[in-house]
Amino acid sequence: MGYKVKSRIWLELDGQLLLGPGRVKLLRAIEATGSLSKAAKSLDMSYKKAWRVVDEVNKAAKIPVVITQTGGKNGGGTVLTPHGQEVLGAFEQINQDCWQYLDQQPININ
Amino acid sequence: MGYKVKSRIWLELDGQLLLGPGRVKLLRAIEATGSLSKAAKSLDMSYKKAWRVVDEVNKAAKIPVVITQTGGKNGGGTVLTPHGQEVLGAFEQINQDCWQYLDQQPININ
DNA sequence: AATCGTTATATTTGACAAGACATAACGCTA
DNA sequence: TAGCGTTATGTCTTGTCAAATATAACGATT
Repeated sequence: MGYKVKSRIWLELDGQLLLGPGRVKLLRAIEATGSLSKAAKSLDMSYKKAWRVVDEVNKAAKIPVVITQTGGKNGGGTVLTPHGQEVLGAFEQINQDCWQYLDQQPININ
Repeated sequence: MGYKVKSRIWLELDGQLLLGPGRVKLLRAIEATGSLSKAAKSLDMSYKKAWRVVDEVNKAAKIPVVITQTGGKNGGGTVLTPHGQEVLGAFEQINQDCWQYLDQQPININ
């Protein structure tokens, strides 16, 4: 197999973590299910951890990324905002570009 | 300040971790001091953790990266091999390139 | 053989993160 | 107003990893 370079990127806003791979994964699951609890379950993650992640994302973002509604029709739910879609898309684009870039770098070891 | 993408890369050999930022930092300190215990102290790291890191690096590498000598003149010591120098140099080069690449990527968020 | 500074390694302790569990709050619906 | 499914949050336990502590092994030097 030989050498391979791997990477992990994250997006900061004003010096603090906004999005990393784990957060993106959860947010995509929220997008797919419309519910924080269902998203957590689908990722085999505790609800509390998922809630904490969403809370941290919302605190780090200046424009809301997700909106949670408690109570109401079907008990509530959680949805991505258009801005959230945009930020997630930008992250995934850059992440993919970074992987591609690293894959085509020569590894200079004899 | 706005958005900034940060990254962390690591180098795998045959699917297992060989070098990451922390390992490289320790190995450079070993290079500078010629001693595992001095390197650990200079990084404010416990000797045991440093020893474990070196042990893992040596197990992951097929060609030795560091050589430890126990006992003998001055009690022993730890030095990088030429191959170790080469691998560290390659890692740092790719890491720097990756940072530069990410810094010049446009972040597409309104 | 005694000393010295280093590497090697086991055992215990402690700190922090994660998880389990319980329960409250919310607001539509019937 | 009672019920439902969801979000919100506190508390306690557990698991994991790092740190602290202690000690052995090593081999040149004297």
